[in-house]
Amino acid sequence: MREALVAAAFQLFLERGYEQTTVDDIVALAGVGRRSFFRYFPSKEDVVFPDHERCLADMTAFLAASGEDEEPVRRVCDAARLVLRMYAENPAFSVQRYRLTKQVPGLRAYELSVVWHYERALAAYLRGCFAGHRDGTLRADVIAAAVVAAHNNALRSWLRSDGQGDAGAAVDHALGHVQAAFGAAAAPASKAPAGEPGGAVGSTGPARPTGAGGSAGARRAAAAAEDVVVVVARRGAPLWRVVQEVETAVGRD
Amino acid sequence: MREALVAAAFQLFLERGYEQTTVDDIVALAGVGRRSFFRYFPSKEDVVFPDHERCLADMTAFLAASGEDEEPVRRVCDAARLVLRMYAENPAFSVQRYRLTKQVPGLRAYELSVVWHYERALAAYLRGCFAGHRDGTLRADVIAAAVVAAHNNALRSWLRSDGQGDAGAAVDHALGHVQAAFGAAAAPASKAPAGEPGGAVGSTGPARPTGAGGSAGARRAAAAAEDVVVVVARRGAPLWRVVQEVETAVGRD
DNA sequence: TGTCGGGAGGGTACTGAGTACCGTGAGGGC
DNA sequence: GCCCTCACGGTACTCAGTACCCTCCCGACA
Repeated sequence: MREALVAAAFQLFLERGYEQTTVDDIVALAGVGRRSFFRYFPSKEDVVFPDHERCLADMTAFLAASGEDEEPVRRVCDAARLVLRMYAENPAFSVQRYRLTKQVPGLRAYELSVVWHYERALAAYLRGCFAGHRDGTLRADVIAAAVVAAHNNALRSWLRSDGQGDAGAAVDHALGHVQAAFGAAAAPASKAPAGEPGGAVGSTGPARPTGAGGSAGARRAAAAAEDVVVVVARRGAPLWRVVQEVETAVGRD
Repeated sequence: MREALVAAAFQLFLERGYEQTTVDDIVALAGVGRRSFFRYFPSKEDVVFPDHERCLADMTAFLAASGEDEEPVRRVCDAARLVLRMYAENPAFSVQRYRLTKQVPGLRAYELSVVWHYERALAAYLRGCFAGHRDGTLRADVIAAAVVAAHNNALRSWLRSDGQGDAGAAVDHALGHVQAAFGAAAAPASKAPAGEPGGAVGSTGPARPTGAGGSAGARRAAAAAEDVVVVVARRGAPLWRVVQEVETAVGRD
């Protein structure tokens, strides 16, 4: 019944457009009563995202099943990959839906609320992880937003290419950036591709001046022993340059 | 006319709730025709965010007026502060609206699309700045999302406190985290409050172990001479812990 | 076997947002 | 005085979503 309604709805949406299709049209094609449509889908928009509820539940369960010693940022990145998997399970459907939501403002707005629920689930988990920490909720909200943005960036680029290419690799790459900026790069051998962000902290050769910073920038001085990286920064240097130097020192660029 | 409609609408929304108020009720109280309501507000939701269009235009203009040598992340943070200023101009109204949007799902969804427009404006600017860079659009999208999330975190906390306290300082603090993670903290003297992230890098006394990190974390070893800070991190430590250590070393906690 | 109860599906009528179309009246230039 | 424009108002319509009630099927049970 759900499937019949979804199939009928998408057929008509593609034929004549979302707004030009009424609920009566859908139920007429599916051969069911109008009342039944709203039994299965609380609104006309919901029929476009039939698997969202289940996926959100899966994500919530996944996060709830996290162990105490999980690395939080890594965990939410893995949770985001669950969403990608749902999209990748049915590329043709996902691409059709993408085109639809791109050009119908009402659906775009609805999709925002869908994404918002995912983001809040991630943020709630992170808030729990960071409870008691200074600025824990701030950090949780920012990381959740960054993870969602990175995921969506890769996902949409994959959808724009009609589902060609490796969506999983693209999302891994995008999430790697977030992990590099905010989180741990645990299990370096198994996950991070060579030369990608998200790798482990390591040491490089002796100091080479960065040039770009000029007189105001931070200056990486040395990366000496085999298991440590030493960064010497000038007092007064912007913090982001220090971070940039750390990244440079460990070979991220 | 706009003002009359907004005033009438909010009076009724507060008296009997948003969904219990029809557009006919609003126009009857305002003493105008129903048709005029939709002339000024394309939908019932729009009357709740009467200044959003102007603010979005202001932000777009602000970003378009950026110079070539602006630091992009700093610039989008300043753009976000424009939004805060709009909220802070009328605290009572903003708090009322916050309570309304918090409890009416339809308004919450609408607010998401409002926020989304701001985020896309920021992202578009950053995409321009990062054009040609590797993963430029990804970086732009993630930073825009992080800026919006930080801004909203501080804004909502201020709204929850009924507009008490210094909203500007809270947002500066939140945006400081984003700048620390992604961008520059230029002009250290003029902007960053003492003890907040986003300020200049400074030195502290000798090493004091952080405890929280445990065996897996990075370890700040020394902050020695008067104009440098030396951070020693264990190879394999998560980068975000290193950054946390840098922040700790320069006296941010 | 007859009957009862409950749940899935369906039909009807209503509310309310948003739109199309047209009427009207007040200013403003020629 | 005439015409043009435009803000405002009124009427009627479409359609999403809801409330209420009906029917039919199916298993339980006397």
